[in-house]
Amino acid sequence: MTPAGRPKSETARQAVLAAALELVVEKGYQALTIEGIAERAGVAKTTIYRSWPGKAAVVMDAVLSESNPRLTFPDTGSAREDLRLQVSRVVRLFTEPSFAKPFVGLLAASQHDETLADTLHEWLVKTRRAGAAEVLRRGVERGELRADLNIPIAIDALYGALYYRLLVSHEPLSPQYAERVVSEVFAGLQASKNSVSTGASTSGGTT
Amino acid sequence: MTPAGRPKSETARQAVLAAALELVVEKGYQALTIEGIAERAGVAKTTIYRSWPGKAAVVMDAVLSESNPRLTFPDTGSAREDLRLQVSRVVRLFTEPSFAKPFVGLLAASQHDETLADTLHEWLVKTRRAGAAEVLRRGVERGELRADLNIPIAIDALYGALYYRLLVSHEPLSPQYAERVVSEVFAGLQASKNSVSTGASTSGGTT
Amino acid sequence: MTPAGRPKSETARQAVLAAALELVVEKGYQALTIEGIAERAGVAKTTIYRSWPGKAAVVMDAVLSESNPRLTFPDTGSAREDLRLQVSRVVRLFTEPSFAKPFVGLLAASQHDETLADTLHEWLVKTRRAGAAEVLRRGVERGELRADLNIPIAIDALYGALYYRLLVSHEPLSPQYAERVVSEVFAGLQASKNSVSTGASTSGGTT
Amino acid sequence: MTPAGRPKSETARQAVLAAALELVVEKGYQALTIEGIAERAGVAKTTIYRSWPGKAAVVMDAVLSESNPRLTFPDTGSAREDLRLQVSRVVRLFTEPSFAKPFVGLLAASQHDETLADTLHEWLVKTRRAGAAEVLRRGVERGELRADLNIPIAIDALYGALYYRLLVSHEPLSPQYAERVVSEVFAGLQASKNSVSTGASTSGGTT
DNA sequence: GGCTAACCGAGACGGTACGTCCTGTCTTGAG
DNA sequence: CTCAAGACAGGACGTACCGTCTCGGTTAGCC
Repeated sequence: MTPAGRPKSETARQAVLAAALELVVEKGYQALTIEGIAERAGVAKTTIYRSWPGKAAVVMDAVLSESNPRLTFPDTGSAREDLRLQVSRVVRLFTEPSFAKPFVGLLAASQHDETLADTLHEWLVKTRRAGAAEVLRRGVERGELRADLNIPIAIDALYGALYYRLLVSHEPLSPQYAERVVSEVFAGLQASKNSVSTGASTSGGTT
Repeated sequence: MTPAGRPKSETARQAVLAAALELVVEKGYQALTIEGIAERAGVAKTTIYRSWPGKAAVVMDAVLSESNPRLTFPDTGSAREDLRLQVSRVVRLFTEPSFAKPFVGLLAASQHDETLADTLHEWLVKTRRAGAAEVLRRGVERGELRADLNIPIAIDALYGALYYRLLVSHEPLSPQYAERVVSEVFAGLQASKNSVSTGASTSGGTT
Repeated sequence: MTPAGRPKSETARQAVLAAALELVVEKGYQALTIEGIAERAGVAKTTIYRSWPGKAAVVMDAVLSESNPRLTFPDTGSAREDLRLQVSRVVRLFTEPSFAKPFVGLLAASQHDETLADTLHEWLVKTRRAGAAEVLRRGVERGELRADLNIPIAIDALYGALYYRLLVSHEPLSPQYAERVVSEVFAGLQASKNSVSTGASTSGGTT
Repeated sequence: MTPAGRPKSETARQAVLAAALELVVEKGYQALTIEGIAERAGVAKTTIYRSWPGKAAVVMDAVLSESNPRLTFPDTGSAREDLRLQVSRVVRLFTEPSFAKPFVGLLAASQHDETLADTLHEWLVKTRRAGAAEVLRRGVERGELRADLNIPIAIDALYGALYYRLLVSHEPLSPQYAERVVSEVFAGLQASKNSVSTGASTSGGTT
């Protein structure tokens, strides 16, 4: 009843994922090729196609197995501190080429591959948004954050700033930038008597 | 000294740009092909390569000549109103397939094409950021906005939210969304006695 | 000393041969595939490779077990009648798709596979040539045929005509054709009454 | 009105045909590969596919341009002599590897490729049969050959013997063989009062 | 009003990678 | 030790586009 048959080689799997990551970092996602991965991994092309439908799936697999455990949310009792920590972690990840290069490649590819977009969203976006939403909810409950806060939009603004730098302006991300984004979004734009400066630096370096 | 000879055909140029736009909308940027454009436009491949270095340049050219005039910044005397208007315009543009499809394609392509990234930034990002910065600067001067506002980061948050929806979460953009983003970013996150309700609804539909 | 283990499955063998024959007739020898046979026979590829070195061997096996008994030589007392009967049988065999298709495929394959050519010759050509030679020898002994007949060459001419139709001209074979070939080869080309065998002079000794 | 466009490169064509012939002779028709030809010829695979539908067509083209002019029929006034000369030429051609190897390969391939079979027949069989038929017809007119000769079958027997050796028995062909085939077919099998035995041995070497 | 040079369409060229198919070998687990 | 199942390395397939390169045939614009 059981299908039996030779089991897929874990060795081959590892070799493929490692080769894919190496090549993305070396040459970029666009220049990545199934044939290139196969050669580098010392594996037949067919072996790759047997396990993954295309290079996007390979890279996805490679990225997920390396990065997913690193983005848990803290719970320090302060929403602001929680966000600061989490945003810092994301920035750190976006800063490492071994994550950023494949990730940006996948985001680019997902613009014309709905399946990839869905998978990417499911694995790399959704859970983090849920974590952030939970942090904000706790903040509202504690009275730390505005009661009428539109949480999804707040998250869009916070994370949107990071993605904007990563994908659109290509300006460098830094730990300081993480701090400042949280500060500014916390404070809002409008002048307000009691809107005590939260200690965020006034110095407007964009980094 | 004078070159004599036949000038480039404006007819051909128009046909190429039109064909490129049509095809991007129909099939997507990724599926766009120089050969496809040539065929649709009734033009030789050579003619395209003579005027543009690749499909990115063609699409860029096509998009710019259609969209650039539509994004001037208003000056109503109220920073909030100015932003609201401008963000609405961007959202409207992002909503039209004839702009969004090629634009997203170009952004995706720019992730592995630095030249394209630079050009894109120069033409489609820089001037709008300058306009937004000017609006915020006026708001600060008028005392309407926080004096210690970090303007570039505020812009990242505002526009980042829009790009985030466009490129990452792929949730639909709408005029209402534009309003809410401006509201939330204006108000900031933290609870504050004087943080006068900006009138933004608490009901946080994400649309 | 006892072999132990499980004996080869006769069931599997039959299934493979049957499947091979079916597929050759349906799709042709060239389109025949070990994988195809395995699937049709409900058998693993390994099982086939364990018993045969390749598709040629399988088809050979299948063909031999069906056709070999059908080509015995008669001995009616008349060489002409013996040949006529035997040639008719060969024609009939060449006319049945279930023999002709695999046979022609094997002949084609044997052009680039010496082992196959040898086996094929051994099993499907040699014994029939021996039979034909015997018939002719008897005819010569009886005085029914020319005393200086070059038997191998006579056989080449007789059977060559059949193979020529089968492999080269692809004109249809028929019982009538069999009769006529025998008639013509018997009669020779030259006008008969005064026909001094002029050819005998050219054929010197054995080469 | 004329399509213009860059004309096909005669250089490339020659290189492809030469490479194909070389490789057939070296490795055999079966082992011939479009990729192999492309590499040997220093040409892109696509260039080959642009001009020929497959390796059969390439080899065909190569063989025809080399061998066709060599097989004209003589007219000496004697049918027997004409046939002897022509059969000798065919034997000589079948003996040269640079013709025999590709030719046999094509014949093998034509067993499962009707288009190829037709083309092959058209170019390499039909005209020679026509020539032979003409020779025989003249012989009949002159009274040199039997009046009731079945010409197509006589040709089948004559040429069939050659093809039989080439494709089936794989026994070597030789000029002497050509002579003997003509002799035997001329003489016929049956004993005849006037068919004086010249004393030549009946045991013909099979060579 | 004729020259003439650059432009045009067409399409062949050397390449690269695609995703598929089949080869013959191997590795399992069940019988 | 055999079997069904199926993964493995490898090789070739025929296709789609790439960007470059000839070709004739057509237009301008200046003589």
